[in-house]
Amino acid sequence: MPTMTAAQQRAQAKLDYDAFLAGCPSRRLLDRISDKWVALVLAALGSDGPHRPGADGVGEPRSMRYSELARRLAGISQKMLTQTLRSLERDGLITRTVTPTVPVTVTYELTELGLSLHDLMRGVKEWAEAHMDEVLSNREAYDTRVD
Amino acid sequence: MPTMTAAQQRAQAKLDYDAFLAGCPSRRLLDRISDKWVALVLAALGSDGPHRPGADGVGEPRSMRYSELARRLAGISQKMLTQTLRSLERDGLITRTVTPTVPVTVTYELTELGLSLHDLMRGVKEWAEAHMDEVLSNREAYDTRVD
DNA sequence: AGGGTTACTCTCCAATGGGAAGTACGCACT
DNA sequence: AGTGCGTACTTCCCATTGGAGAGTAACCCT
Repeated sequence: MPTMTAAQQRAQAKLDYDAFLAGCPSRRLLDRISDKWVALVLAALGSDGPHRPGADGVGEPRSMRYSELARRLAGISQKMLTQTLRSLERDGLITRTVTPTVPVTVTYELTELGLSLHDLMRGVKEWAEAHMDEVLSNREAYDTRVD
Repeated sequence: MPTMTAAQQRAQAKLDYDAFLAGCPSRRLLDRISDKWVALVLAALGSDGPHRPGADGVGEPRSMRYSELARRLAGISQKMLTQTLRSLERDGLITRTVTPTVPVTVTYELTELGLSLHDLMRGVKEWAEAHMDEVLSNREAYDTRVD
């Protein structure tokens, strides 16, 4: 018979988990991906949005300027845009190119790695578009049920 | 010639975007999905983890108790676990079942909708596992480059 | 009556993110 | 020469968020 209370077991599980976490690659990468703005920046660079004519979200990886991204993702603060771009660059998902033009020009572009992640995210986006109505009606049902 | 400064244009773009945002289903759902704990709870309920023998992450949607989830995702606080479970229930991605046993038992299970999202997320998880080394070495290269 | 169990809820505090303003650089106009 | 404009940031301040830990309700067992 173990000499552990449930609380002690929970504390132990937490230690095990933390050790596990430190060595777990997918968890750390998941932290990167499940950032509110990462997916959005990826989507913007992966050539979707209303300004793109032609096929639905499939095309050449597009290079965009900082200001262009800021306009496209207008909800984002400049701080978070810069921060997100830096971390994506650090991880090798995008490239940052500085051109010393009249006012300096900085462009960002998906790398091959970034593009491969974007392709997956597109699947999630399509799921969202396909099932949003269902989710919304579930929400409404839940809220009125609790009345 | 427009009579707008760049700042004004940006403000205008922001208004346009906000209006767009309000009506955009995928954006709102993306906010739900790109929550640190949502993906983790989904993964836990979608029968992966070391305690599951047999096939790699593919199986019956598993029902788990609150305490079982808390143990599995030991990094999560009780507050966030409860909050995440509630929001997932509200959206119809999981079900919550209360059984009035001696100490009350509450079990959670993926719905069909939740399962379909989980299947997508598994793809992301696999991407993460496949490319984490690459990301890690990119990070290291970036950090030493800046020395 | 006191202790134990589950599934929360509440309270406090530290970290995170947004908004607005400021910075550096360089041309361009007066 | 000085003021202004434009890009691409950085800095400061403050509201919101999330974590840690204690508390709660219900019920059984000893």
